[in-house]
Amino acid sequence: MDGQASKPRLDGRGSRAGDQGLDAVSKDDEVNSPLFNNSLAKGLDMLAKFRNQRNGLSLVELAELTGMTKSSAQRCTFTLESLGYLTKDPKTRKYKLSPKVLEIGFNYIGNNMLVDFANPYLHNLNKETGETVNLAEPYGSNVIYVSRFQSMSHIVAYMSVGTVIPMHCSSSGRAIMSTYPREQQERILDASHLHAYTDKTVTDTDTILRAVESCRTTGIAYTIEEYFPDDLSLACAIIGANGQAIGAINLSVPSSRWTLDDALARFGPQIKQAAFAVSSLKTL
Amino acid sequence: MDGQASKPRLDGRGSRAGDQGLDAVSKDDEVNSPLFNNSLAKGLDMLAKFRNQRNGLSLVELAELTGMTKSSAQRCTFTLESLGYLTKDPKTRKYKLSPKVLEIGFNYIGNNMLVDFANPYLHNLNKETGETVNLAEPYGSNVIYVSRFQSMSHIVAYMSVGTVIPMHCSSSGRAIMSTYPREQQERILDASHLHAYTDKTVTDTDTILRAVESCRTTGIAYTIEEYFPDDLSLACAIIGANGQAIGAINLSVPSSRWTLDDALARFGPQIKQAAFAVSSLKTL
DNA sequence: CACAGAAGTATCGATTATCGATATTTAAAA
DNA sequence: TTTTAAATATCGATAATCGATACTTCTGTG
Repeated sequence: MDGQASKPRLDGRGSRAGDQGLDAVSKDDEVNSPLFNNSLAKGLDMLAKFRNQRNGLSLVELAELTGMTKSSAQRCTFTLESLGYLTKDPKTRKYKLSPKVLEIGFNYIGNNMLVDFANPYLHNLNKETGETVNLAEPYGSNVIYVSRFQSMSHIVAYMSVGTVIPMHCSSSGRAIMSTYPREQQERILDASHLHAYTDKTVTDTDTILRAVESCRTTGIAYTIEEYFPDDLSLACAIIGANGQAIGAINLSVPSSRWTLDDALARFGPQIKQAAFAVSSLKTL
Repeated sequence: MDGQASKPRLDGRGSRAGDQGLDAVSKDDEVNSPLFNNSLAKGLDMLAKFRNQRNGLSLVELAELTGMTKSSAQRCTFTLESLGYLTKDPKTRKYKLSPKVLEIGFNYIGNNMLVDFANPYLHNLNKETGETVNLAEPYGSNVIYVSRFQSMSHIVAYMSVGTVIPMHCSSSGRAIMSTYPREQQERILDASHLHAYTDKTVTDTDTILRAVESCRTTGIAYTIEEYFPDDLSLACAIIGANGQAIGAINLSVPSSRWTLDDALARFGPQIKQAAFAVSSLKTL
């Protein structure tokens, strides 16, 4: 008959922009399935809208951000506050996330075999080198940090587990990409915004692909001040059962104190050794 | 007319057990409000059910855990998977949390002024002492860790930001409680399970209250192997605008290597100094 | 290898819970 | 105080969620 999915869908959900280049595949069919629960999607979307909103969000702001009607937003905030995921400042009536959201997030880490298995190796690497060591997992066209052991002397950035960074400008991301087939590497870069976070960020696709390719032979990927200033980062992929990366270990030093060659010579073998050890966990 | 809220409510939501003694206040009226969105609550409840479920959960298991019908659970998993919060193992068809939940959870930390402000002081304390330092916030009758700087030499437990520990058996919790009026202290202990996590856990209400009281005078609360084995922990409250704690800083050392008195003498003043400095952030 | 049983998936009409509009109240700004 | 905007409460319509059930796929057992 009509055959067209031309339903107006003015209910706000559906665009889901700002997803940072994740889900490259269109999921429009899924949201139109009779199984898809819109109310749930709206509530989660609302929670996600609190990213970088230090001062909290008012009801109308939330309605605008999510594209809901004020009524819908009202029901959403009421429910989320009842459940303890949001708190409302009684004076300003602005909503903020409550610690309860952390608990949900933490369940991911608490259930994560890779984190469990890798932690002793990360700790050891941190102890031997005295430098900051991270464990990251692939997350769409980004990496997400799931474990972290900081250097005591110099800290380049106060960044928490859960932080998301694009693959293309992170050493871990490049190390992970290096285990993917070329076509997938290109798809990742296409889905990325290739934003220049610093004046050293490489945004040229070919240059990035060459860097990734070189990691294939050396085993170590690196970035120099491409995301955090004064940060020189080396990474090595953790290989899963299918031969592709399930994560990466990276080590960061201040670029003001280290040259790339010195850092590679000093830390490269140790990072590789740790990543190799963790790669033996083939439970994927 | 009938006036009775005697609706059967067999849809599963409503008990919300396992909430670890949080929300002591009954919220039954809220869930019966016409504003309350049950679908949203069910979906979040499902996400919460993944706590300590390393192997993932099948559809029927989720239906049982949440008390939903299989149909409801099916719609829920479908929606959560479409949105990227769950992944389904194509082989076992069990669902697991995906890293996306982390992102929601850690927006809380990213927006947290206290974490931002405290981090340099925590880092400094970690650097000067070489020991593990944490920042915790009150969370119902528990504390939740929101920032962490680990010792490089000895790590008592691989515990991540987001971890929740009962107030009654954590040094941070006792330090926080010490700033509350007696009545509230008792309410917290009543809401707690007073479970003995180790053979040293104090489960006697009066003993705990006395420990809390002594912190009021000394400024430092402590626990010795009451939650983690081989852990001696000292904590000092961070005071907010209203005079009550908005968090606590704690420092952990192996109890096998330190006596309480030595640790208090060595670290007590430094912890207090850090907590005092952070307390100057009176934005609550 | 075939069978049985259980879990996963798809479909469907009934009805209830969600919907947007709007009225009312409260707070902030002029 | 007056004005304006945001927050909260209310309500009938109806579309989206509901549970049941049929169907399919997987798993393990004899």
